[in-house]
Formats: sequence, C-alpha cells, structure tokens
Amino acid sequence: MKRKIYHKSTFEKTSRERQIKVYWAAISVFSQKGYEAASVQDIAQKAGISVGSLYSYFSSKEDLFKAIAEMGYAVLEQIVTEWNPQKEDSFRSAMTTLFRMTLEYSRKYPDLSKLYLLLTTDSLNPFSEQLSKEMEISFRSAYAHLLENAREKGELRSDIDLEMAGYFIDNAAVMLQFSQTSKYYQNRLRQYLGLSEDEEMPDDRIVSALVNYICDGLTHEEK
Amino acid sequence: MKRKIYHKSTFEKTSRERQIKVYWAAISVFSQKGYEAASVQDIAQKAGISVGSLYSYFSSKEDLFKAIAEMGYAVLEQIVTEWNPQKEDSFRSAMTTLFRMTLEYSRKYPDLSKLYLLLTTDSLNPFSEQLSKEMEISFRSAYAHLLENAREKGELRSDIDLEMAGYFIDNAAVMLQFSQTSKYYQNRLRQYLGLSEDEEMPDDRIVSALVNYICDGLTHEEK
Amino acid sequence: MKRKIYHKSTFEKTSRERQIKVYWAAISVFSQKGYEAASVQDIAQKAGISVGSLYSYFSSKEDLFKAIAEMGYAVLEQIVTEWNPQKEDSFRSAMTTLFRMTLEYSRKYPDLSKLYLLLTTDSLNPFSEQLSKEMEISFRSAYAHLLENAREKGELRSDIDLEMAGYFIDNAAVMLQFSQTSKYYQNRLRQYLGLSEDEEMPDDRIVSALVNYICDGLTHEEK
Amino acid sequence: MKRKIYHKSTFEKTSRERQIKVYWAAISVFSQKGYEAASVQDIAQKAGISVGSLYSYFSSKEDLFKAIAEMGYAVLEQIVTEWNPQKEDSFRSAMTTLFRMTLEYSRKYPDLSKLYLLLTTDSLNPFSEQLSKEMEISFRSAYAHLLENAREKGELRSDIDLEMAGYFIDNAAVMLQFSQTSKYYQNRLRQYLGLSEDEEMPDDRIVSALVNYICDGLTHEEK
DNA sequence: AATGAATGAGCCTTCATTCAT
DNA sequence: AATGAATGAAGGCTCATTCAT
Repeated sequence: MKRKIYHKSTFEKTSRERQIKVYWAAISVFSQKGYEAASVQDIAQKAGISVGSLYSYFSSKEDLFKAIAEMGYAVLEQIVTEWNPQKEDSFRSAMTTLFRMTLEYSRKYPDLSKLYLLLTTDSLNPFSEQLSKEMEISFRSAYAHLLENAREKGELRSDIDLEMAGYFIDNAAVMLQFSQTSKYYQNRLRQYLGLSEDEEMPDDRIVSALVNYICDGLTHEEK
Repeated sequence: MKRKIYHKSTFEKTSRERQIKVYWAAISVFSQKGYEAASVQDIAQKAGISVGSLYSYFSSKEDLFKAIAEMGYAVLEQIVTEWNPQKEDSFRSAMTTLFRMTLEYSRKYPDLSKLYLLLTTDSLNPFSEQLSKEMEISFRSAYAHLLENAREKGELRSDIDLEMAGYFIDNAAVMLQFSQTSKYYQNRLRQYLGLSEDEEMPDDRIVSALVNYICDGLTHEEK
Repeated sequence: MKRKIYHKSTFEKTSRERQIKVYWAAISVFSQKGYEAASVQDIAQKAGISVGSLYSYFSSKEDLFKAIAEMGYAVLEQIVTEWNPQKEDSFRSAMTTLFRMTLEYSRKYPDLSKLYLLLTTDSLNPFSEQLSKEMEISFRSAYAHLLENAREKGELRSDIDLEMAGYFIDNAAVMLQFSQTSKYYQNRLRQYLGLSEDEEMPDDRIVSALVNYICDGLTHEEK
Repeated sequence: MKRKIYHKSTFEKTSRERQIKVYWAAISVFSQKGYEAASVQDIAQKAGISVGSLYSYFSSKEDLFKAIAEMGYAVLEQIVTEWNPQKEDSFRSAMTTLFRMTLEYSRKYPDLSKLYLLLTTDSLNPFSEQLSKEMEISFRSAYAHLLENAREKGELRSDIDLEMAGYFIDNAAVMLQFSQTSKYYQNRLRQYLGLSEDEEMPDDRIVSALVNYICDGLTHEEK
C-alpha cells in the first residue's frame, strides 16, 4: 500500500512536536468544519504557528487536506493489523472483536473518525473521487481471509455469497462507526433504542445484537 | 410529524412552478457542491430567477438549505408510505421490497439522495445537529410494525432484540443507498464484488444476498 | 483595427460617469506604480467604488489592465487621425505638426502617455508580448503615405530607404514623448540643454531642432 | 563620477566569485521579471546562496536593486570609454562605430540592456526618480566633444544647435538599443522593415540608414 | 559568516446580503 | 414583487525580512 506524500520536504525537517501540532490542528479543524468551511488561518492558529509556516510545509490547503486524509487511512490500516483474527478463533468471536474495536477506535480518535466520514461522503471535498480510488483499505482482504477460514472450518453456510458477505460485514462496522461519529447517526441509534440524550450507550447490547444478526440472521433457519 | 417552515410568507404567494424551480435548483446545487461551496448566485441562476427574489423567499442561505432539507425528509416519508408492507406479506418479501425500493429511489432521485448524505454527515453543513434532532423519520415505526407483525406470525426468532433489529435493517438500507450515491461507497462495493468500473451493478445478486444475510445470518443456526 | 473587449457586460450597463471614474483611477494607479505594484484595492478606492464592483466589471486585474491598454492605443489612433497631413503641406511642416502634437498629447494625457511607456517596455507587465502583437498602430502607414507623397513631390532625396525613414521619424517622436513622460528622459533632456529643474521646456527650440535634423541632417550635403 | 555604495561592508569581504554570482543572479532575475515581480528568494537561489546571506550583503531588496543599477551605469561608462572616437576619424565613421557598438552591446549583455530599460522607465521601479538624478552618464560629454571636434573640422553645418544635436544622436542610439531589447520595439522595427518574425535583422542596412539620416537628413539640402 | 525556517502584512478574488430602481 | 448591481468582510496564498542555530 504505497502512500503518496503530500507535504513539502521542509515539513520533515521540523521538530516532531511541531509536526504533530500541525496534524492535530488540521484534523481537528477539518473534521469539525469540513473542507470548505475550514480556514487555513484557523488551522495555523490552532497549531500555534504562522500561516507562512503552514504553507512552507504544504503547498496548498488541498495538499494539507490530502496529507491528513492519508493519515486517516494509515490509522485504519493499523487497526486491521491490530485486529488480526487468529485461525483458531471462532467466526463469532472475530466479529465480536471487530465491533468492539470499532467502538473503541471511534471513541479514541473521534476526529479521525469524523474525517473518514468526510472522505467517504463526497461533495464535501472536491477530490473525493481521486481519494476514493487511492484508498484500498486492507479490511477487505482481512474479511476475505476470515470468511474463507470460517468456511473451511465449516462455520459458514454453504450457500453464502462470500464477496457480498465481506461487504455486508463492513457495512455493519461502518455504520457502527458512524453512530459514534455523526450526531445524526448517534441520535438515530438512540431513537431506535429508546434512549434519552444523556443515557450512556449500552455497548454490550449493541455489539452482541450485531453479532447475533450477522451470524444467525433475524429469522428461523429455513427447514 | 410537524415540519418547520423556513421560507418567508412571500414564497407561498409565488406560482407553484416558480417554487418548484427554486427547490429543484437548490437541491441540485447543494447536493453537487455541498453547503459551503454552493453559491446563492448559482442557485438563483439555475432556477432562472434573480438573487433578490431568492432573498425575498428565504431570508438566508441557511434557511434555504434547511427548507430543502425538510423537503428531503418529506420525500423519505413518502417512500415509507409507498412501501407500506402488507400484514400478509412475509418478512422476507417485505425486506426484498424495501431494498428494491431503496435502489430505485436512489437512482430516481440522485440529488435528493446525495442531499440526505449531506444532511446526515455533520460538518458537511453547519446545522447538522439541529437538523438531526428535527428528523424523526417514519421508517423507524414502519420497521417496528413490520417486526412486531413478523414476530406475531412466528417468523422471527424469539430471542431477537427488536429495537436493535430495526436499527440493523435501517443500516443495511442506508448503506445500500450510500453505495448508489457516494462515489466512494460505490467503488467500495465494486471492489468487494470484483467489478470493473464500467460493469453494471448486479441488482438481483445484491438484493438477494442482503435479504439472505438479514433473514438467515451467515452461520449455521446453532443446534 | 479590431479592439478586443476586456470588460464584462456589466460594465456597459453602469453610468458613463462611473465608467470614467474607473478608467481614470486605473490609468492613474497603473501608470504611477506599474502593473505589479498597483493594487486593485487602490484602484477601487481611487475610483470611489468597492472592490466587488470592480470585479463585477472586470474579471481580473489582468483584464482591467488590458482594457486600459486598449484605451491607450485608442487614444494614439485618434491622434494619427487628427494629425492627418494634407497632400499640399510640405514634408517639413508635416514634421513640425507631428512633433508639436506629440508634445501636446504627452502633456494633456500624462498618465496615458506613461501607460504607453509601460506597455512598450516589457517585463513590467506579464503580457507585454501578447499586447505588442495586438498593437498595430496606424502611425506606420501614416508615415508611409507622407513619405511617398513627399517623394513624388520631389521633396526627398532619391537614395532614401523609405521604410527605415518611417522608423526613424517614429523614433524621434517616441523619444520626444518619453522626454515628457519619464522622469529619467526628462532629466536627460534638461542635462543636454543645460537647463535646471525648474526652467520651462523650450518647446520651439526642441521642435525646430528636431525638424532640422530630420530634414537636413547634421552635416553638409556631400558634393 | 562618484558612485553611491548600496551594499553592506560584509559584501566586500566575500570572495570575488561569490560577489559575481550575486550580481549575475540579481541582474538576470530583475531584468526578466521587473523589480516588483522579482523575488529575493529567486535571486538567492539563482546565486546559489541563502537568503540570509543575501541580507547580510544588502540590507533590503531596494538596496540590492540600486547596487545592480549602479553596475548597469558602470558598464555604460565602460562602453563610452571603449568607443572613444579619435580626432582624425570623420564624424560619419564615429557615428557608424557608435551604432555598431550599440547593437553589439545590446546583444552581448541582453540582461543589462533590459535593466537599463527598467531603470529609465519610471514606475517600473519605485526609485526611478532618485536613480535618474544620480545617473550622469558620460555619453553626453563624449557627444559634445565629438560634435565640437567635427564643427572645428568643418564637418558640421554652421547653424546646428549643438546641444540638441547630442540629444538627437543619443535618442537614435537609445532607440536602437530598445529595438534589440524590448519585444515591442523589436516587433515594431520588423513591421517597419516588413520582416517576418524569424528573419534575421539586417544590421548593415539599419546602421547605414541611421548614419545617413543623421548626417544628411531626409530632404534635399536647401539651396 | 552562513543558513533557511518562521513570521505576518498584504494581495487578489469570492460571495452572502442589501437596496435602489 | 422582481431585479441585479453594489458592498466589504473574509479566504487562500506570497514574499520581504528576521533570527535561532
């Protein structure tokens, strides 16, 4: 997975500390306001540096955004790596881990999580199409391996469309992430669960329900 | 479901034709460019009216957007109404209809579909939070009725968390819509299915796989 | 001589008064500071209008400059037309008129005159080459006619290179204009004439000397 | 001819090589882009030194430009010295040499030549007025000597205004230089001569025509 | 003495909003 | 009621100049 480089060489020469401040500020502002509404001034200010410096690191707002986007993908890949379901784990437990990690990740990195939403929901940034093509996130192959393994172990139904199954699992994970990241999807989940705005999310209930549906479906098995 | 009114009273006095042109132009521009990048000039021009007129109908860009948002919800509600699964239909066939309609809707109204994406993704518009609270879309209750009915008919497992089930179904529908609406999610689906960019979407395969997973899950029923 | 149009259609709709204020301000600022150093803000302010208005008339600083340039050429052409030496006039008197008019013009329109200098001396504006090609000022053919006529009337030496002669006359006129327009060339003339900075220009002496040199040369005719 | 010093004392301590690189770079960049558009960064880079160093040699962009300007004048003076028409040479041959040298110089040092254009054309640089006063180029006295000598030898008409004559000769030389240096004046010469853009300049024709006009004028000597 | 990263004022341009016609 | 020209604040970006290393 080759990542493009969107910063100028100057950026690599700055202190790690400064780099991090810049990334942090950019992620924070972009994710809160979106690409268009975010202002370079804001980002510089939040990072505690001058606009001139920012432009000596990145040659345009666009490039800064793309650099941040790359970071978002990088974190995602890290998660897949960390997930790494073992062969001997049951499919069910792998799913449970996946959803638990998804919840954990979206809470640990709310800004990056929001950024992912921004990236995947076009029209907020003018290069979404370009970016979407460059994204070739490792989840797909992780799912593929997991499913093949499960089939070999006889855990899966024999009539399963494996490719669609991967897509289906991913959907569930993505929507779970959205429900932590976007106010709208969070409200929606609360409404479905009949929760008020200040009640805590019943993580266990959510995860186990998801796992159940994915593994067993909603209806009785056809006889 | 009370809808707030975001237009000035003047708007109601104009011809229906003019109203529609305004709505259509606003939806088109907002959905293509996003809230920030859309310009009031563009919208007025596309609607074939003057900026002054537009401002005599809506007191700000914000209000115009909100009015459009309301319209988006209205269309959604219309769909639920149209869906209206009959008591005697099986749960499985109700699901099939739901997903077929979702596909059909996202293709028939790509702009509105994109608008929904904008509305639900914070930071794509500055009032997402406010809007998300006002949205109380009828799908939830439609799902609830459907599920209760299915349970009564003995179609559902007995251990199902009904509330989460509604949420789960909705997720599947939303992601299906996204896969038609956002370049990113479309590419992603193609990648999962191993399709090239110019191959047609295999609707039947997608719908039936989704229905299968939702109804039967991925694994063998536990004995 | 087709002139390109560099303004937006909006400009034509404004009051003549406003148009003139804009032209005047632009000529004044551009000629005093040069293209790069002139600021759009300055021009708008000097014209007593808002920057936004200026941009509704011209789509860029570049276009505004080009529009002004066109005006400069237009005035030049007007001068040639006005000059219009009669067939029965002697070559000598036509030259006298030419230089008198040149002096008069450079004093009446000092800004336009300076602008011409700017236009013809590259590297001050990034489009000089383009502009220089579009300029096809009528002086050349006016000189050609004048010289042919003079030759037919037997006023000219027979060995004269007519084409170079036109160029030679034009040079004299251009340098005369420069000597009114550029501080440097003005100082230079004063130094040659031994004048202090506050002494008035001896127009008659200058014109008659020029005419003499051009008509009779500096040396005795070779026998 | 006292020349002002515009560099800091540090500049004198650097290697001659470094000094020359700086001058060369500055001349090149200033002459190609003009004062405003030239950037200090560009110059430093082209000279192969750091911006910091440049500022340790010259205290501002302005001073750097003025230093370069001084150099331009210095070269001009060198040319006058080199010209140095001998007493025994005829006026005609001195003129021929002058124009030949002018052509040669403008081609050998196109950048310096362009710089001269910049210096003499106000508003291309913000200090033209100041500079023009400091310029007191030796050509004037060279012309004066030449003309006096020619008059003594009886080569000149007796009614000649000697001061204006010097100015007249200089004009011809300056315009000849411009025609090599500025795209506009080059095109203009080509148009007068009916040359296409890729035809070579007919140096001999140009020089001899100029000499003829200057010496003999355009018309028959009055009887 | 040399370097080049850092600064921030200032420039060109856009666009939501107002208001005279 | 409708128009669209006018406004000016704000945004992205550049570059002369400084200063820590």
